[in-house]
Amino acid sequence: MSAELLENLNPEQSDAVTHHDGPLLILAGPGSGKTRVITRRVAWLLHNGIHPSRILAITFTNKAAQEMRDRVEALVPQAKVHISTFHAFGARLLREYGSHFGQERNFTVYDMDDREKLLKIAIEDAGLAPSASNVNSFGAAISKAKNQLITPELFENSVHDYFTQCAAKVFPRYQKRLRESNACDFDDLLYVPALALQKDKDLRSQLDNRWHYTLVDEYQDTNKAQYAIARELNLDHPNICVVGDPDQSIYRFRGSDIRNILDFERDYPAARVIKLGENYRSTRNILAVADALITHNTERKPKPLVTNNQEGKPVRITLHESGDQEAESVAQKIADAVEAKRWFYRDFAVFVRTNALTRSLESAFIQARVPFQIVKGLAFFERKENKDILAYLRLMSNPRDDVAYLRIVNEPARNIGKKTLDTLAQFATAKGMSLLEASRRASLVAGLRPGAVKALVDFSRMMDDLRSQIDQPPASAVTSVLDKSGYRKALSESGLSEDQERLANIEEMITVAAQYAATTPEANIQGFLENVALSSSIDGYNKDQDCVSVMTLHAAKGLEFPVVFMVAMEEGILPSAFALPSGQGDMTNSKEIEEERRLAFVGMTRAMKELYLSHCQERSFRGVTRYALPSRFLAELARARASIETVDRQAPRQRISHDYENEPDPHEWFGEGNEPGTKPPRPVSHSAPAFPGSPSFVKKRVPEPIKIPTGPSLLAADPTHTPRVSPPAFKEGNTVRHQTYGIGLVMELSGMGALRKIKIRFQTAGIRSFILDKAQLELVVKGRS
DNA sequence: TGGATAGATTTTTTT
DNA sequence: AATCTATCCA
Repeated sequence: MSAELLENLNPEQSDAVTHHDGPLLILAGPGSGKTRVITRRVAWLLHNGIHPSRILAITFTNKAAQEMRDRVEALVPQAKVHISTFHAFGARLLREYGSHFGQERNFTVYDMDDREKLLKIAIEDAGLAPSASNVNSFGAAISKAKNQLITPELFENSVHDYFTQCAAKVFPRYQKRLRESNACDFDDLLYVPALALQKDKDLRSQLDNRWHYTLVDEYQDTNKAQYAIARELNLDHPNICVVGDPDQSIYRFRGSDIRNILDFERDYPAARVIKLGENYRSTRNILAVADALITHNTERKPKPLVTNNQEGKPVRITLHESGDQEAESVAQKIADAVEAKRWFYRDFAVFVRTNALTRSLESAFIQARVPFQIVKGLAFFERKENKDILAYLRLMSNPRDDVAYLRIVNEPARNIGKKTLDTLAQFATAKGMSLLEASRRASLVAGLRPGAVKALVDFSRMMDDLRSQIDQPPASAVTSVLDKSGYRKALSESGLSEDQERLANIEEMITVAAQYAATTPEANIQGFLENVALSSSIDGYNKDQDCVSVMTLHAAKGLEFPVVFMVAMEEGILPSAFALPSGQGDMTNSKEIEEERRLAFVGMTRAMKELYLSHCQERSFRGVTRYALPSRFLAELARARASIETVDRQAPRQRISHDYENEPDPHEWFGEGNEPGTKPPRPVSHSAPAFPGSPSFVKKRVPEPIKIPTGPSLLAADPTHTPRVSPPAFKEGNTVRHQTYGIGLVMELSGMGALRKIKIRFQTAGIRSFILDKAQLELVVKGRS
């Protein structure tokens, strides 16, 4: 039986799987079979008589946790090992043991949105004025502090400038508001249990004794709070096995500290260290390139990448003219390869540094008819209607959740306006009540209109009624909310097709809730809410669908694909402008650059057979086009030049027109200039140096479009322009065709003149809005007028 | 109170 | 370029 567990393992992997007691550090390079080793190790422990309830396995994402659960289950059926993310584990500790330190069991997990709302209130509590930027920076400072287990008191002691002084005022007030709302933000899920474990010795030893074997994956990405939790649970039974790769540490911005893995041997002197060096994933060429890159990191123990794999194709570096062409080229290449039956769509992945870069890829794929999925946060739960319904569920499960209350108290409209709520909030704060509790006693609040009192009391009665059904399954709870809140009524009566769609989305959520209940033993509303709150972007990734995957480099961690494209390898993008000396980062710039380099390394080492890196001459961002310099990382690959081929896909240079700046090409703003030879020539020599020079963008010298009178007669009188038919007057309800997104329905028109906007719901691409003058739209069917 | 419009804002990455 | 937000008006 146990021989099966050691099948297809090399000696090091086998050692790691069968290591018995004591701390174990597994340094696992990319593609070295790390996941296989962890799952086999869990199975091996079970086979050696360790009770499943004694084993705790921590992964980085829910997806990884689910995969590991499935794999362990396949090896050892019925094994009930606790496998979860750090955050889910923290939430579980809080629910089970929170009463030891005053945390209620039914707390709500606040997402970024909720956090922001509560933070605004806390900033006001501190006598400051919330603004978009300070909410952000206070939020970041507080989050950073909690990740490092810095309490408000400690924070206060380290105040060193005006900003931290203000943050020190906001921090305790924010925590107080969280506790009053019986809520935890993401950071609290680690911070609160970590502090509790450090403070409460009895609790600590009780929990240490509960899990005798701990496994932590992606250990290089743990922050101080996560480190502390792992540490405190492994003092009496130090059978802790951590797996990671310092070269793949990419979450510094979230407080992760690479020292946790580098210092493991210091923290656990008895530690055994096993290195999994052989790479089974990538070709020799891909590894040569990845190795050439990562060697440039200085704060690193040298670690060669070795493989017995074939040499494979050279890694290709392509220079394109523009971001759009780059995207088109990627789409075309994929379409061709699938056409030639060399690969399936699902074999391809495109990695980007920032989510914004997915836009041009999206339209290129649509035009090339290449099926794709953008692996992003679950947009489904971000929809307003779904967030509203979730807020009802939250208020049902936690009546003190003021953020949820504020979200839905007037949704659907109940004539409860801002003034009423301000008065109510004042009362609630003074009495130390939740808003829902205060609503119940609205008649005691001075200064409320009788109508307002009634509306508030009615709302609180409705919520009390819903709360009495807190034990029903999540799916039927959604239905109850829909009916009792009047939400369904409001949507179905509105007559807008948009609202029908909303209703359909909520129906979809009933399905999601039912699915959750079907796969979870002790399903309840609270668990459903937690599941939603802690779901991550990669959880939406579906590897069974035959389509190209587009995702950020961060989301790519832990995955592998036969063919990988990494686009926009440009200074300011990868490495990000934030990591550059001129950027906004702190003084530790080289640390930031090193992390960007690791990010590039993670991307490259996802590739099994083919790797394509590209950058372009110019890139449009937020409506401005600039020259882009090739990423310094491309230059750093020089050592592996034998494994690289470079391609220049720019159009042949045009002759320089002496005064093109004063004679802008009319095609520029009529959007017809796609035929070769009609583009204005670009300045050649005095612009971008060929390879990394100054790490900043050079502004492109694009002729400023001259304002042209838009009257038809004037246009016709101008001999350089063909008369232009005035754009069709679109109306709401029209069916239109967009050049990229295809057929859609006009939902809304707004604004005037050049800025007139149109909002369209597409059959496939969802709802989007455009500037009417710029979008290329064609009327297909006139709707009813 | 909501709707429309003009004006400001985008700050990498995410549990 | 597109989206979010503050402000004005019906």
